[in-house]
Amino acid sequence: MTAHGADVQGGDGQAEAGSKQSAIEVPAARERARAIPEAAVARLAVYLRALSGLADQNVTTVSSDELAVAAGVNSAKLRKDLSYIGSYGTRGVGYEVAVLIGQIERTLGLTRKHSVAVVGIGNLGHALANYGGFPSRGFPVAALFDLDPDLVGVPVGGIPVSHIDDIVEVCDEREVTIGVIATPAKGAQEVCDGLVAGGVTCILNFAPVVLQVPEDVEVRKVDLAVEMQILSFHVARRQQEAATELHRSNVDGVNIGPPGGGGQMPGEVESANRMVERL
Amino acid sequence: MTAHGADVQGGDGQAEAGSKQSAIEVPAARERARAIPEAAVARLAVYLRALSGLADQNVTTVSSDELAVAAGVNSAKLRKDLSYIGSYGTRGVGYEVAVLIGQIERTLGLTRKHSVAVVGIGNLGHALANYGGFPSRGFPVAALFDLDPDLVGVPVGGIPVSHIDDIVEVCDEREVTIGVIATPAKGAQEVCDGLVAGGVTCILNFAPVVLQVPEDVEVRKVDLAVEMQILSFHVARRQQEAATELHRSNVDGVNIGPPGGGGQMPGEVESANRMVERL
DNA sequence: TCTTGTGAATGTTTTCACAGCC
DNA sequence: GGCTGTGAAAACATTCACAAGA
Repeated sequence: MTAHGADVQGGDGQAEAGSKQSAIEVPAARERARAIPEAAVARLAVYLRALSGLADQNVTTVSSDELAVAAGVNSAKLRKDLSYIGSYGTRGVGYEVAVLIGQIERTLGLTRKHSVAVVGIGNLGHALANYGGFPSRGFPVAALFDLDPDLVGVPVGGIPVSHIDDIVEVCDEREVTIGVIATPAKGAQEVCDGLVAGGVTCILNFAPVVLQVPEDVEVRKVDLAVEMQILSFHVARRQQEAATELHRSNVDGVNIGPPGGGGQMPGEVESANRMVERL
Repeated sequence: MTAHGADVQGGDGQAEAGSKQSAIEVPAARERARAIPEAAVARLAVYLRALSGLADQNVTTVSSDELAVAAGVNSAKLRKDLSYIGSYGTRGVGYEVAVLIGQIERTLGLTRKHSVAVVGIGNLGHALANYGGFPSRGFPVAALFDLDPDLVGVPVGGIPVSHIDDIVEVCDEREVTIGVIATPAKGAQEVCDGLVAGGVTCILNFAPVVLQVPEDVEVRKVDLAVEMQILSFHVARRQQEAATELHRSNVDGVNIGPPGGGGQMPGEVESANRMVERL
């Protein structure tokens, strides 16, 4: 989740909360925004996409049940999430798609453009710079940066690449709000510092490092290796469960054992360490 | 994760939990694995990376405080997370780096190889297929798929691209455990079905759709648009807070407003938008 | 009758704080 | 003295279940 986020959450994985509560009574307006749980924010974005899909099909009204199915959550959760942003439904009927889209966009701050800078124009950077869904939703790519002089000036996805040494001034000039770090781990912290110096307050980090930032800068992290390892964990868990199940069956005297060679655990710590060496 | 898993993102962001508890008494072995919270699993992967870094610098021992700093979490959380996998520290001293690496790898199932298939060899697919940190950590890329006949047979990152029509048999043959979907939203569900039919039980989905899968298949989602929108939300929240702060100052009669052009806070939404304009 | 919106209940995760051990 | 491991408390998130309103 995320550095902050991230989850993160989530998520989620991600979603490290961690903001301090002011001692005084919270004013209503501030309270409203602060009160939306991080996890709910992430889902609002998902609902928004589902709603856009419905709007494209000229659906004008949707019930919490229908929308919940489209978004892959249960309807109680969906209603609770929507309740954080206000009461825009009609009892007995459902929600007006257009209204809900408008309100979610407002809540997520999508009524304003957020200029994006992508740093590190390697494979991933290219992919991001060319990513269509990016600018289409109010996130215009305003700058690209790389270290490689051969790349500087070359347009990628329509924007010429700038040299990373100019990151502070270019970000400042073009009013970049969101920086996307797609560099190797090595240079990521330095890049991050440059972005922050250039006035960027939100960072999406694809580099496998924990970034150090001032507390008013928001970082979200997307980490391939972590995602893969989480999946790996679930494979392992399932296997272990199956093995336990099997074992119990055997103990119970009911032999449903494997026809061919058994699912064995390979040898312990050494193999693990060898793997690390390689990375 | 979020996911999940979540979530990170959170967490997650991600990290939808949702597994049912079996009614019977849990056998110890099964219990051990099930008992690790999803959020903790994601962090274990982060600790592992930090530990690998330490190992590379020939550090042999680390305290929970040091490791926590390296991983960007607080030390109580780290100790709690480690306690889920067992007691491998020494009071008054800390943890042996090598031991911890071994235990985390074992827990995450990294002592076994997990063959990966990447589907959709566009910009992102290319990036993934070439991603070095991928195979290096026990996740060899075993297959690539695309729809485009011009791409079929072309090697990308050393592996020739197969046609997507062959996805079921190729996945089966090469014993793919993890499928990575890097296609447009359009074909993603179909691809997913193919992977599942080919015996894949873990999916990392980059396509902006909610995938429908049997309950024994684990899906994690990485969603650019959602991440960007979460960041956007935080920009909006900060601005709103700043506006509220300013408003309160004015109401309190303490004028700390901007020197040029009044820092006024006229009614609600409009003013918020104007302010947004300025930032 | 149908569906929203929401308190209350439940479940999960984080944080605290300190006993136990080196 | 220092640091781990962990119960217990607090914070956070999800689910239930139903009153209120169209």
